[in-house]
Amino acid sequence: MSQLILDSFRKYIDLSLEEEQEILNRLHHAQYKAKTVLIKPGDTADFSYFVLDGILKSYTTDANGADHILSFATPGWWMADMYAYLGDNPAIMTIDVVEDCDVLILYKKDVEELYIQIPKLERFFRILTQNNLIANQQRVLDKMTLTAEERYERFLEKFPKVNQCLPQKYIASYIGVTPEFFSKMKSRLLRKK
Amino acid sequence: MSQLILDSFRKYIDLSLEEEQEILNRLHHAQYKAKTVLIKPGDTADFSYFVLDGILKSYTTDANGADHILSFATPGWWMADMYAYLGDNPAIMTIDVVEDCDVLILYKKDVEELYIQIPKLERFFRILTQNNLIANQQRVLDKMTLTAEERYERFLEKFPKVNQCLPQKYIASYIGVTPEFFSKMKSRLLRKK
DNA sequence: CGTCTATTTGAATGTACTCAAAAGCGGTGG
DNA sequence: CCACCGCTTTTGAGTACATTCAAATAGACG
Repeated sequence: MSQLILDSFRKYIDLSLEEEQEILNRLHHAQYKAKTVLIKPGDTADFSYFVLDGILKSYTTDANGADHILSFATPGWWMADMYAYLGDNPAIMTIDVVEDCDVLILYKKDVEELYIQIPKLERFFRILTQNNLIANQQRVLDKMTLTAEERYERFLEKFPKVNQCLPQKYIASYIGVTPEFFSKMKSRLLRKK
Repeated sequence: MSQLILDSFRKYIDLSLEEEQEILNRLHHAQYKAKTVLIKPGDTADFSYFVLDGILKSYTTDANGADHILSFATPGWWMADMYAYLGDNPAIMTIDVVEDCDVLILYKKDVEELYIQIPKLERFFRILTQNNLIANQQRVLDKMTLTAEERYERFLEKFPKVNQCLPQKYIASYIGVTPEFFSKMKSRLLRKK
């Protein structure tokens, strides 16, 4: 069960068996049903999720009540309200469950303590954050330079499996168009081929 | 001269005089005239800039030859092609000089060595990267939820001083509209007040 | 002062949105 | 097992925000 998260660490740092155990001791396992809201704006969100199974999504709701999805998390991915987590602020995002999930929860205070016990963990989360930053920079530019169709292609590359099991209004929200427009775009794409 | 960068470090970590000296020894000072291209796509970009004076910008050029600005760097800010720097890839961005500048250059290999000598430096760059990540996540959402006018307001909050001295086509490019539209939008804003 | 670039203005166009309504699909209870 | 309910997806018409192209004007710099 914890194999997935240990593999995740091993990708960037080497850990001894004792160190692995130290980390595992800090993790809390939890299971949630689809549609459960895990974090909503204003909540304390001083922890992050590591997804073992299922899918989470994070999003903001605008003045008109429309949701805008910032990210999905599938098995092997981390999910947090970074603004809340890193800056010790109340949450600004909603995080909820798209498909019944199995997650590990890691509190910030535990991470801070682990940084002292296992300094190379700092390296791990630095690299994770860096990769996340690069992806977000690219997404900013994608939104400026690409059409909705091209952004959809990018989405398919990034989340190849997810495509089949996600309601397409979530995909529309992620690439930044309305569900109606996305539907029309998709049928246009099919007619082309 | 190096006061600005030492202050930058002190904001998140404490350094001894020896440690400060270790870092200063690795920094290379350089000056460039406006319009100098520092990095262009395909270049090796295994270093980052710390701006002491002047302004830099980073951008990509799309298929139609239009530029899209990812970021500006004013005194006290860092600038790099993160994709190239972190992933050891050829540059994908152009970085050039908006206003005559004074910069410090720090090579990745030196940073890696400094991480070993001064492990808390890892903390510093982790925090810097985290803040940058949060800003980019917000920008993704801003582009999805806000109108051009509102994004312009956000820009003015983030870069209050820069507004006067930047050609407005750069501001247009940063918020993601054409210079023509930006001009019309601005005159509309003036008429309102 | 002349040249080059940036900005403004206008008209036509396009991409994506809103609103409304119909069709499809999935789960639940009778 | 089927009928119904709620939610998602599709389709269409009208609209809005932003772009493109073109031309005129204004500014900056040598």
